[in-house]
Amino acid sequence: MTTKKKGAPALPLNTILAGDCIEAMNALPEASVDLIFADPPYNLQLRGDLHRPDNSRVDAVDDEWDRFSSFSAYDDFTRAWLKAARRLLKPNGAIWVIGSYHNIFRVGAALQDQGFWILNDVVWRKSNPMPNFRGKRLTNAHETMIWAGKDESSKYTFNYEALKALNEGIQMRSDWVLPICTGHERLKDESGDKAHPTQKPESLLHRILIGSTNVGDVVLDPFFGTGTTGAVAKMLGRDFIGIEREETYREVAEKRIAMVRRLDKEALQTTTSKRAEPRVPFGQLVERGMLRPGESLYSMNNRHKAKVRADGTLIGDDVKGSIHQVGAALEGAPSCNGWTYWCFKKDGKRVPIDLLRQQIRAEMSN
Amino acid sequence: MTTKKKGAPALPLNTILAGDCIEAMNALPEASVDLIFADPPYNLQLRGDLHRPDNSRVDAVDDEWDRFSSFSAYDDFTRAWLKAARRLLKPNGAIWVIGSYHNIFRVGAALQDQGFWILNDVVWRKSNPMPNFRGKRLTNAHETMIWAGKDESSKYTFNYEALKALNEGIQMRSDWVLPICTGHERLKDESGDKAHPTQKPESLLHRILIGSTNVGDVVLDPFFGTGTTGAVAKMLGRDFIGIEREETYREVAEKRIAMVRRLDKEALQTTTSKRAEPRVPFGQLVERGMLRPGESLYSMNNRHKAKVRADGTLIGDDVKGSIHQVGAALEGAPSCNGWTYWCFKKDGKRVPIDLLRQQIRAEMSN
DNA sequence: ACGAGATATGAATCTACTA
DNA sequence: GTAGTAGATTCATATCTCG
Repeated sequence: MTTKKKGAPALPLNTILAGDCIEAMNALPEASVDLIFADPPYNLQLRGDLHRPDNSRVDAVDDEWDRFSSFSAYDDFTRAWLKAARRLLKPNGAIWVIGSYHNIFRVGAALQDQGFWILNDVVWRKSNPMPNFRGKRLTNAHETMIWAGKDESSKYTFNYEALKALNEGIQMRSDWVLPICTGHERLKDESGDKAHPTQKPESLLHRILIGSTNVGDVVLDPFFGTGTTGAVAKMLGRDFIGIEREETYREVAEKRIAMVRRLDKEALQTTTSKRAEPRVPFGQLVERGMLRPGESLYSMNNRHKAKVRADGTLIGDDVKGSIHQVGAALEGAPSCNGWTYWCFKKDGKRVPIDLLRQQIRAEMSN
Repeated sequence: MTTKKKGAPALPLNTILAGDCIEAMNALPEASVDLIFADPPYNLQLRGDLHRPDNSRVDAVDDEWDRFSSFSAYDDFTRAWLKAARRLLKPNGAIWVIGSYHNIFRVGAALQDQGFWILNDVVWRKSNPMPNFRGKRLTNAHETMIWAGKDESSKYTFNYEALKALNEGIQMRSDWVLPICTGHERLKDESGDKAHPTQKPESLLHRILIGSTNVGDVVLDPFFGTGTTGAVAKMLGRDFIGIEREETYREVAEKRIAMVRRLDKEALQTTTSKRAEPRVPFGQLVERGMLRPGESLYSMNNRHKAKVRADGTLIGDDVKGSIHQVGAALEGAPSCNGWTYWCFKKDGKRVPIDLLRQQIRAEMSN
């Protein structure tokens, strides 16, 4: 399915593009994607994957030189695909990259050097990692993800309330405990072997997409593999674009995603924040007669009092101004949310004025 | 105390050197140190003030030593001190560096570029991190440590069995859950303010030194601060060399370390024992009358409660099983260390049941 | 003395909109 | 661009205060 968005060139939405991810990305229109999720290769032996600049062959390479040249080649590759990825992002777009200690430090430094602004590094703590059989190191029980905005000023998407709800009402932390991909979720080929060596669990993508995209957003994955990103995106009502070089992976991914059903509207609804709700000027409460000019408001802690004026400002002892300004001044605080700070009296009881705002908002949504 | 080791130039063991760490390191003899632990400035780049929702101001890390003009300046600094550090390491030496997403990717890339060989990246998962007050990102709940050998062929020290014993007989993972440094452990100045903005917990250094040094090893810390590395090294019978620019930090560290007592031979042996600590079934606490059947246990976070049954299992709301199973079920976690999760009440105070196990173990070793 | 409740604080790249 | 202002936002733990 290819969809045309207002005025912009066509985006190959919900398809898997074949070929090299850098070329494929450069063929897409710039500033057209909301989120990029990338699980790049990190095996330094796969030089063919790395677009290594054609170094002259030196026979007697010692280990250190060889190591340096492979890091250097990996850096070239990383910077090339990150540059192409950044071009595709909308100004308020963001990127997630996952990796291990073999490559993540190089990826992180490259992100910073290219102007991406790191928002968090997130640790995927595997609940069932492979043990270190030889007992020579610690069990490698986690992978690292970097979440970064396109630049410092990007107004990135962050569904704080939805993630908080996912975490039983407590703010989501930067360490996520999730099992690795096994059992029925792990895709197999005809001979029963795993179809892809590093298939990521859907739970990981679920949390990423819930937290940093909205329904209808476009999510691009330049190292699509067997399509976990696409499967979760489709389920969650996001559009995806996948890029994958290997035909076998593309085939597995196509079949997999075809089986996925988009959740219905109700299931897709997530907890929203107060910030997303329409603004209500305090003056409207006066205009509508919900509060009378001259009426007294009382502070939450009952220590202060102020009078409502006809223009929607307050006047207290030696202070006048907005509900927020007067609250802050009386408390000697740098700021104050007047809506939750002030109460009015109703039948002798103190009621937060925020209740009146909620009434107005309820009427607006009808 | 300055000690001369066989034939090598004198090392200023168990002292704190003043001045810039690069100069100080270059003045020391090469290949003389077993382990380096470094907690360099993080280059936080903080801007305005931050207030908690209750309007109190967050005491930010705004010290002069954490200000760099650019990533490039920070990289120059990092590469310079890493180069000096690497020169000091014995061929089989290793280094630990701790950082956050602000700097750790640059540190990791520099380590790799200079020929260090990364062994693990270790995540310190803070059990009590500072929340994200504005709800704009994930709680920054961890820091990252990189453990690397001097080079690929280094026969680094790794006390596999000791760490396994510390972890209740299970292979130690790359993610460590430890609380931040607070309470009595947190050093204060005369006016009662924290003596250092970023003091690390001793538990962190304890695990590092147990795992990657032996008794009598030399541990160098080029960013000594208030001397956590020195205090733990002394306690564990390792020699330390500290380097610190700020005189006030040096003074605090001197006093602190003077108060530390080296563990006696026996205690040292236990801590680094080759075999795991003897296993103590929870039921033994009941059999011995240390806990009564019917007695209530309380979770560490005080959110859950369960009753002890005569057979050494617990029963909570709709769950029964071992202390570990019930803890995991109540927390919705894949696993749970019941020994550290559950508390009993003693004289009204909540005491971890692990204390009872320690009592039994102490008796067993007599 | 003891318990309940209040207060304090931690390596933090922590807003969004209008004029 | 900048300045001003509305208004949204916290978890675990240690210590202190007061009855």
